[in-house]
Amino acid sequence: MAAPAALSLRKAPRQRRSTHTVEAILEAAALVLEADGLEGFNTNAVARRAGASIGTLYQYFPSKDALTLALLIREEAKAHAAAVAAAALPSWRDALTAFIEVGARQQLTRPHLARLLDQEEERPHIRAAKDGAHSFSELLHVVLDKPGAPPHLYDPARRALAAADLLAIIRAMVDAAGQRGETDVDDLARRVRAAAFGYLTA
Amino acid sequence: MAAPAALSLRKAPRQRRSTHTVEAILEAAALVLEADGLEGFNTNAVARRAGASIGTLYQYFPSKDALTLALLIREEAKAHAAAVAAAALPSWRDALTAFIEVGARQQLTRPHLARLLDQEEERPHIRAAKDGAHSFSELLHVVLDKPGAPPHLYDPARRALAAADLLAIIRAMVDAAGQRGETDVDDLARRVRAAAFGYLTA
Amino acid sequence: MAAPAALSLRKAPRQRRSTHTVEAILEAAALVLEADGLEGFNTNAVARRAGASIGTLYQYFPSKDALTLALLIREEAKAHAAAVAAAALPSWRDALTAFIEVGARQQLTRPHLARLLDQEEERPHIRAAKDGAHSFSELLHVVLDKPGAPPHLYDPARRALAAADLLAIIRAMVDAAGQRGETDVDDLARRVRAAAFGYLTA
Amino acid sequence: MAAPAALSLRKAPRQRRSTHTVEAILEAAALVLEADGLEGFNTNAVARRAGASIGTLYQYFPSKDALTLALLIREEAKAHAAAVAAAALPSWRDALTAFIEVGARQQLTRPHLARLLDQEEERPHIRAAKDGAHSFSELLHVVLDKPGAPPHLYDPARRALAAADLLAIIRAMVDAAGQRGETDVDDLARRVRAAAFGYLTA
DNA sequence: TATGAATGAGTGTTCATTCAT
DNA sequence: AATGAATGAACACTCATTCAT
Repeated sequence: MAAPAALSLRKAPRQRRSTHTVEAILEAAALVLEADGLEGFNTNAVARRAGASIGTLYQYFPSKDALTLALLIREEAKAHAAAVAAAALPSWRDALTAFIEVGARQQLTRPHLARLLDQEEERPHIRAAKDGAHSFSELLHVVLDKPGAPPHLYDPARRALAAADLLAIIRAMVDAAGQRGETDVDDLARRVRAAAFGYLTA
Repeated sequence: MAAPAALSLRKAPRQRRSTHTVEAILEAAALVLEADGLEGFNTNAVARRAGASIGTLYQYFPSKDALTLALLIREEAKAHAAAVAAAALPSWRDALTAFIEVGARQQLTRPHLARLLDQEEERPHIRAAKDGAHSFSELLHVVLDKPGAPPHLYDPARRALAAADLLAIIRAMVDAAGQRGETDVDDLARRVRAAAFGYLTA
Repeated sequence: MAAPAALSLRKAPRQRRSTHTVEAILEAAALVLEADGLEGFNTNAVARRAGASIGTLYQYFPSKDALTLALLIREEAKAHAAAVAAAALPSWRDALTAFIEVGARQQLTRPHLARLLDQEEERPHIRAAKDGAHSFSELLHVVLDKPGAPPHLYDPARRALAAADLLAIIRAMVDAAGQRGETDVDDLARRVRAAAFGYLTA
Repeated sequence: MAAPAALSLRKAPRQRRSTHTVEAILEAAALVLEADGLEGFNTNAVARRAGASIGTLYQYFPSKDALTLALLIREEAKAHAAAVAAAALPSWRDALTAFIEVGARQQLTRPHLARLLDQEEERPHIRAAKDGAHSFSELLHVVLDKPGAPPHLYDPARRALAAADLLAIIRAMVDAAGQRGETDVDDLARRVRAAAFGYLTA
C-alpha cells in the first residue's frame, strides 16, 4: 500500500518550521489549482504562492507528481475518515445514506479543487502510486456486504460491480453539482440517494 | 453560438485530397491518444502518425485545441445522430432506454479514446468553444419533456437538474465500464437503466 | 555496435540546411569545450555559440550525452581512419610506429579538446553507448598479432594485456604533451616510441 | 605556493572531536565517490553518509572543491611518503623501481577512488590550488638526477620532460590496471618497469 | 499546397551554499 | 559548535507554433 519511493515525501518534516512549510506548500498547491486550473499548476507557481523557494518545495516533494499525490491524500483524508465512520453503521441503508452525505459534503466544500484532483487521480502514474490508499470503493464493498442488503449482491462479482457502479454514480453527480455551483448539500444528497437506492432496488 | 475563430477549422476542406488529409490527421490523433494517452498527445506526434508534416497539420487546424475539438466532434457525431433518433421516440421510457443504449454502445466502441476525450471536454477552453454543439444534455431535456414523464419534472428548473443528473450518471457509468474493459453492452445498459429509472421514480 | 536509441541522432538531417546546422552545433560544442571546459559545457551555451536555438539542438541530438558522443565520434573519425591504415602495414614495427604517429598528431591538433573528450569517454554512460565504435584497442591487437611480433605475445591473454598497456601509454603521453602545449609531433612520437618499443622488448 | 584561502581548510581541527568529524567526512566523501561516481558526489550526500549535517561539513570545508582537494591530499599522503622514501634510495634504478611499486600498490588499493581523484585533479581549479603539494613529478626529477642515470638526461630540460613522461606512463598504466580490476601488484609493477626502463634506455 | 527546419518560452529538477535557531 | 531548513541560479529538455523554401 505504500507509495513508491519516488512519490513519497522526500523527508519527514522534523522541526516545527518545516511542518508549517509543508502545509503552506500543500495549501498553495490547492490555491493554484483552484485559481488557474491544471494548466497553471506548475511547481514554480506553487512555490511562489507558498512564499517559498522552488528548492524548498523539492526538499519535501521529490517530484511534481509526489506533490499532487500528497495534496490528493490530504484532501481525501477527512472525507475518508468520515466515510469509514459511515460504513461502520450497522444498517446498510443508513451506511449508504451517510456515505453519500459524506461525498456530497466533501465535494461541495472545495468543488473546483475536488474535481481537478479527481482528474489527476485518473492519471496512471498517480493511480498506481496511490494504490489502495483511501479506497472509497472498498468501503462501499463493506456497506453492500451488510445483512439485509439486496440479495442479488450475494454474489461477490456482482457486489464488486455494484460497488464500482455506485461509486461512479456518486462521484459523477457530486462532481457535476460542484461544477454547477450547487451549495445545497441536502438536496444534492437526496438526488444521489435516489439514483443509488434506485439502482440497487431496480 | 459558433466556436471562436481560433478553434474552428482553418479552412474548410473542399477538395477530395484535403478531406482525406483532414481525416488522416484526425484518425492519427485518435490513435496517438489511445496509444500514448494525454501525455503523448502532441501535434508533432500526430502529424508523424498521419504521415503528414507538422506544417500541413497547422494548415487545417489552427491550434492543438482546434484539433482536439474537431476530434471530439467527430467522435461524438455518430453517437449524437443516434441519440437524436432515440430522443425522437414518442414514449419517454423508450426514448430514455434508447438513449442509454446509444451511450453504452458509443463508449464501449473505443473506450480509452472516449474517456480521454471526455476529459479534454472538461477543459474550459474546449468547453467554451464547443458550447452547445452536440448537446446530449438538450436531448435529455427533450426526453424528459415528453408526455407521461414523472410529474415532478413539470417544473423546468427541476427538469434541467434531472437532465444534468441523468447525463452525469450515464456518462460516469459507461466511462467506468469502458475503463474496466467491459464489453457487454446489454448488461451495461441494463445497469444504467436501473440507475436512471431508479433516480427518476424514487 | 549501434548506440542505443537515446544516444543516436534523433533525426537524420535531410536538407542541405540541416546538415549545415548539425555541423555548426558540433563545432560549437567543440569550441565551448575548448573555451570553457567541462564546467561551461552546457546545451544552452552550445546552441548560442552555434547561432541556433536550443530547440534546434534538440531536434538533432536527443540529449546532451548524445551530443557529446557525436562530437567524440566526429573527432575520432579522422584519426581512426588513419589508424586503420597504420594497422594495415605489413611489418608490426612499421604499423606500431605509424599508429603512434597518428596518435601524436591527432592529440596535438586540438589538444585541449581531445583531452576533455578523453575524459568524457570514461563516463560509463558514454562508454557503454560508444561500445566498440572506433576501437583503437582492437587495432593495436591486430598490430601485435602480426608475424615477427615479440614471441611472448603469442598468448592471447598476454597480447590483450599488452595492447591495453600500450594504448594507455600512448594516450597518456600524448595527452600530457598536449596539455603542456607541445607542438613538435616528431619529438613526441619519438618519445612514445621509446616507451612503447621499450615496453615490448624489455 | 600555498593553496588559496577558499580551498584550504576553513579551520584547523584542533580538538579530538573535530579531527574525528573531519575524518568522517573525508571517508564519507571517498565512499560516495566509490559508490556513485562523480555524478553522485555532492555535498549533501557526503554529509548524510558521514552522519553529519551539511552545516557541519561547511564548517570544516569552505567549498566542495576544498573537500575534494582535502580528500585528494589525504589519499596521496601515504603514497607520497612512501615515494619520498623510494626517491631517497641511492641507486637511481632502485629508486625508480621502488617508486613504481609505490604507484602500483597505491592504485590497486582503492582503484576506483584513485581514478576518480586523478580526474578531479585535472580540473583547473583543483590543479591550481594543489599546486606543488605532493608533487610526484618533483620526486621523479630527483630520481633522474642521481649519479648513473642515463647521460642524455643531464640536460635539465630533457630531464624535466622525461620526468613528466614517466609520470604519465606510470599513472596511466596503474590507472588502467585498476579499472580492469587487476589485483596482482607485482605483475603490474613488472610491466610498468618494462615501459619505464624501456623508455629511458631506448 | 506541402514541407520540415527553426524557434524560444516554459517547466521540472538539482545542488552548492547560507544562516537563523 | 551543530543543525537542517531555506535559497535560487543554473540546466536539461519539450512542444506548440511559424515561415522560408
